[in-house]
Amino acid sequence: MRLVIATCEVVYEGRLSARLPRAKRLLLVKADGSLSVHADDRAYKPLNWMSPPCTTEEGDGRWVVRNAKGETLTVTIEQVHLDVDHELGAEPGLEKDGVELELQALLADHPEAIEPGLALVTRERETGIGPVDLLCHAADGSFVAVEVKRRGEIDGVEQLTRYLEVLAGDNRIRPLRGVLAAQRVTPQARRLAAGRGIGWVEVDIDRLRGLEPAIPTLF
Amino acid sequence: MRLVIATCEVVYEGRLSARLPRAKRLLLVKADGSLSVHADDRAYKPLNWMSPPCTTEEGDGRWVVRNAKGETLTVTIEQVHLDVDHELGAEPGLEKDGVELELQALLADHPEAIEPGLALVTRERETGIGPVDLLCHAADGSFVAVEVKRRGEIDGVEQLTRYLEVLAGDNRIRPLRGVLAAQRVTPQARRLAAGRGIGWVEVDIDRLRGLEPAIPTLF
DNA sequence: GTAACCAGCCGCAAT
DNA sequence: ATTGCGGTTGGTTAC
Repeated sequence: MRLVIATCEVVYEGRLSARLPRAKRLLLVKADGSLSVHADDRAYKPLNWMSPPCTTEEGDGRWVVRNAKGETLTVTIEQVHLDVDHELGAEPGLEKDGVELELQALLADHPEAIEPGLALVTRERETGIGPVDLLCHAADGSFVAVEVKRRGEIDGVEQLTRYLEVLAGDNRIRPLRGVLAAQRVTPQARRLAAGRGIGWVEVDIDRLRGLEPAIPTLF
Repeated sequence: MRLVIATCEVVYEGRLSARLPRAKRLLLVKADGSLSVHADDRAYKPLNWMSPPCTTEEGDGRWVVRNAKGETLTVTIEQVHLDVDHELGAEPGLEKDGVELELQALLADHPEAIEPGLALVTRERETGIGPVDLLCHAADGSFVAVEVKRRGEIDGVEQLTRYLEVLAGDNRIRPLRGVLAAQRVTPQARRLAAGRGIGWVEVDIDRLRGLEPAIPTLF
C-alpha cells in the first residue's frame, strides 16, 4: 500500500466527467491496483477513484490510471509532501453478523412473531425473478409470502409485489397474500402496501433474539 | 489527516457486529473525525469505519470511536509501523457532469428522440411522492410521463408505475401513459414494463449530444 | 456475462 | 428528521 500526500489536480473521464482543481490530497494506491483520491472530509468516500482491475502509467508528475472500459483517472502532481510504501500482507478477513440475514433466520424460527399461527413452509423460495425471503402458511389456510427488511421502505413493497405477481400463478400455494416484516416500516411504505393489499409488521429483533426456537417447519 | 499503519484488531458494534482479527492495516483519520480501516484490497472500501459525527477516545493502545447512536468501533493496536499527520487544508470541491442529469436535459431538449412528435410540457413535475423526470404531450393527444435512467432496470419501471398511479388522478393530463427512457433497458425491465402497459426506449446519448436544441417547450 | 438484490450502503435534496 | 432517489454506487449470487 502506497500513501502519497500531494498537491495535485485530478480529472476523471468515464461514466461521468469530473474535475478536481489543484489542492493537497491523499492518494491511496492499494496492492489491487486501485487508486483513491481523498480529501480531509467525506468520511470514507474518496473524491475520485479507479477500481481494479486497472493499470497505472506513471511518469513526469502525471499518473494515468485506466481500466478495460477506457475510463481514465489522471492525476497531475505538482508537489509531493509524503510518499511511503508499506507491505500489509494478507487480510485474514472480515467476520460479519448481518442484520437482514439474522432477522430472516430469527423470523424463520419464529414466524408467529409476524402473525399468530403462522408456520414456515420454506426460506428463499425461488420465484423466477428472485427468491422470496419466507413462504409461510397461515392459520386461516392461506399462504403468506414474507419480505424481510431491516428497514421497510417502498422498494420492499415493490419487490414483494413482483414476487406475488409471479407466485399468484402457482395454484399449489393458494390463496396467497404478502407481508412486509421489518424493524421499522415507513409511512410511505405502509400506504403503498395498503393500496396493494399487502400487510406489514414491525418486529423487535432484540425480543426475537431472546426467544428459543419454537415452531418446527411444515416441510 | 492522520495516517497510521498498525498491527491491530478491530471490533464494530452497531447496525451489525463485525470483527477483524489481528493484522497490519491502514487507519485513516480525517479532519471530520471519521475513521476508516483499510486493507490492501477492496478498492476504496474500508473494512470497517465510523462516519462523522463521532468522537474518538484514544489511550493505552486502544481507540474507541463512538457516534450518537451508541455504535462503537474499537481498535486495539499492537504495533505501530507509521504514524503521520498532515494538514490538507480546504477542498476546493468536486465538479461533476452527471449522466442521468445530462441525459434528462438532452431529452428535455429533444423529446422527439423518445417518440416522434413528442413535446415537452415540464421537467421534474411533482407528483406528491417524488418528481417525474419529464412530462410530455404526444402527437396522439395523450400525455406521457417519462422516467429517465442511465440504465433501465426493474426499479425504474416500479418508480414510473408509482408516479402513474398518482398522476392518473389528475384529469388535466389525461389520457396518460408512461415511457422508460434509458441508454440500455434490461430484458426483465422490458417484460415488466410490457405487463404494466409502460413503453420503453433506448436512447443514444452521443447522438443526442450532437443535436441542436430543436423543439421549444409547450408551457 | 447478465441481472437482481443487499449494503453498517453514502450523500443529496425536498418535505 | 424523514424519505425518496441517484451513485463512476460496490459486491455477491443465481441464472
